[in-house]
Amino acid sequence: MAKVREDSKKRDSSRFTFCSPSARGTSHVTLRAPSGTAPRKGGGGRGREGGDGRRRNSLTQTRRGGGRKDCILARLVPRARLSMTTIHWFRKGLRLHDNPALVAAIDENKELRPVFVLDPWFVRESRTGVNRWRFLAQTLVDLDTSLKQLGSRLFVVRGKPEEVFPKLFKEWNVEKMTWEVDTEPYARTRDEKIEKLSKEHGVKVVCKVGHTLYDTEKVIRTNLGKTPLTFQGLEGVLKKIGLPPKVVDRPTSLPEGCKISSEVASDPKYDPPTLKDLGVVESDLEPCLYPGGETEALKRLEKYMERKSWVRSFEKPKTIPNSLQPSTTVLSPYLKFGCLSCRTMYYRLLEVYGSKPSQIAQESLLGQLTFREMFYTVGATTANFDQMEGNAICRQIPWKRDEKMLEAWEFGKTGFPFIDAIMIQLRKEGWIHHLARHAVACFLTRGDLWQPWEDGMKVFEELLLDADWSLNAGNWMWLSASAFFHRYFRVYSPIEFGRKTDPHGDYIRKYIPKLKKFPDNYIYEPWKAPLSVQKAAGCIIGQDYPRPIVDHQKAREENLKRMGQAYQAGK
DNA sequence: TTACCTGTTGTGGGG
DNA sequence: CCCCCACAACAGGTA
Repeated sequence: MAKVREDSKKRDSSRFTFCSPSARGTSHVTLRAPSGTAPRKGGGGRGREGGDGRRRNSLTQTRRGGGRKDCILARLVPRARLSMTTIHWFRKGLRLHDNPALVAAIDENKELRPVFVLDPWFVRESRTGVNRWRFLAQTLVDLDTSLKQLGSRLFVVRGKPEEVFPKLFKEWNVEKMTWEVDTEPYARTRDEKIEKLSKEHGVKVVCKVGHTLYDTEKVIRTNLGKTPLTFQGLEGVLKKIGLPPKVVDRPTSLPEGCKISSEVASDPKYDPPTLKDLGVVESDLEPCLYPGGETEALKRLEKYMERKSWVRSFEKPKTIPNSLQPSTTVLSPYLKFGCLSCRTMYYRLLEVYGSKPSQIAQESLLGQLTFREMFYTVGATTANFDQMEGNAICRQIPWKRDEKMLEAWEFGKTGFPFIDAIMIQLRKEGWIHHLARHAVACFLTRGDLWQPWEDGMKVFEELLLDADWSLNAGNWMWLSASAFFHRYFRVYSPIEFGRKTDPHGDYIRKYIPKLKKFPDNYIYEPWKAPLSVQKAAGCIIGQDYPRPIVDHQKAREENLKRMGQAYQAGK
């Protein structure tokens, strides 16, 4: 049976672990355009017919300023040159299933051109590590393949969106453009610019909500303009709204008018980027555990949904952070890029549960989706959400930035094997369990190192495959007891927390082979091992593996005091 | 005003 | 495996 909430309490929902891109910082890769990929000037290449005379006139009018002469001229121009195009702009939402904006772009009288823009901003300003670049590259290839099966393709273009699109509007004779709503700050500014440019070019824009279960603006309106800051608060609002919109069918074929010529379909200038194009040095990559793409996402979803009793009894807090194989679904990277629709997952879960959402516990997989929704909703309506300063919901805490502390944490050199193993797994594999994120986030901030949560967030942003801006910032505030969560005296022990679920330290031995030979009773605190034991293990602490960067008990106590003071000051 | 309840996921000890 | 408690005590909502 589905895990039903105890008693009459109505709770349900969830979120997927932490992260997404934001401003500042440096990327570790540079973008190189493949040779010969500069956008072709002038409208060549489109020999197909389409559209009707009336449409042509109105478009020509709008675009050229509406002069009467233009109308007459338009009638004289051969039809073929004036066939209309619709652009669907892929950003997130890198999928064909449940993609309302893509479906809105399908019009039998217009050629469909699905576009992905390799925006130099993302390359330079977003903190995207090699694992996530690889995931994106794989995702784009998968998307292109799926589109080709429909008689279309993915058009990957390089450049700033505000420079790319005006060129494409002219070159492709674009009449309409669709995209999925993105609530992140950079995306909003970008999309406003493109919407304005579209108007100037007479291009109609259609935006659809698809990355979140609900329209975040509608959620806020329903809550009378207030941003829900608790799970229960959000749940109450969602209950008023009802179920999220039904999933939209995946297009299984395209009308003839939407298809592109084989010449265009095989033009290499629009091909998805290779890893080299993205500046990724292949030798820097570890084996790929979570391949990107919609195909993989749906396969993974089904693999887990088949395990019905597992799904029904799933309780996030009871899953294991340090198992050798993931104890949760690892669907988060697919949700982040929109390879998997959260609504598809939502309704698939309801099928498996066989009960109403209100009967499903908040620790369930469905609950994780509601937490995701909460962070998206709050992130969409809170100024400076990804920083402490100027962030109205974030407690002001006098963190003390120390580069050495941050670096030790970031590269798994704190001397606490449990913490270091997690950070090493993160760097290598791009994914760590949600509770492992808790342990290292608490350790970096209020627990031990007293470093600003923003610094930790940026590291996650680079290294996580599922780095999702709203979730990352929200969870870092949560774990640092800066917002959402306030019981700061609950501190994860960097020693005991891991020991509960992995008493032999197999996880540590896997990711820190140097410590492999330590006996079980010292594996979580090897500095306590007598020198003879260290020698026997072939690993001298302070030489082959770092001494603990802080005394956990002392640091914890001191930080508790500081938290108390910060909370007092905030009143 | 005060008391109480609830809030996804602490630790360490005990039964 | 489960639950309970003390630890020392947060915010925000409700009665």
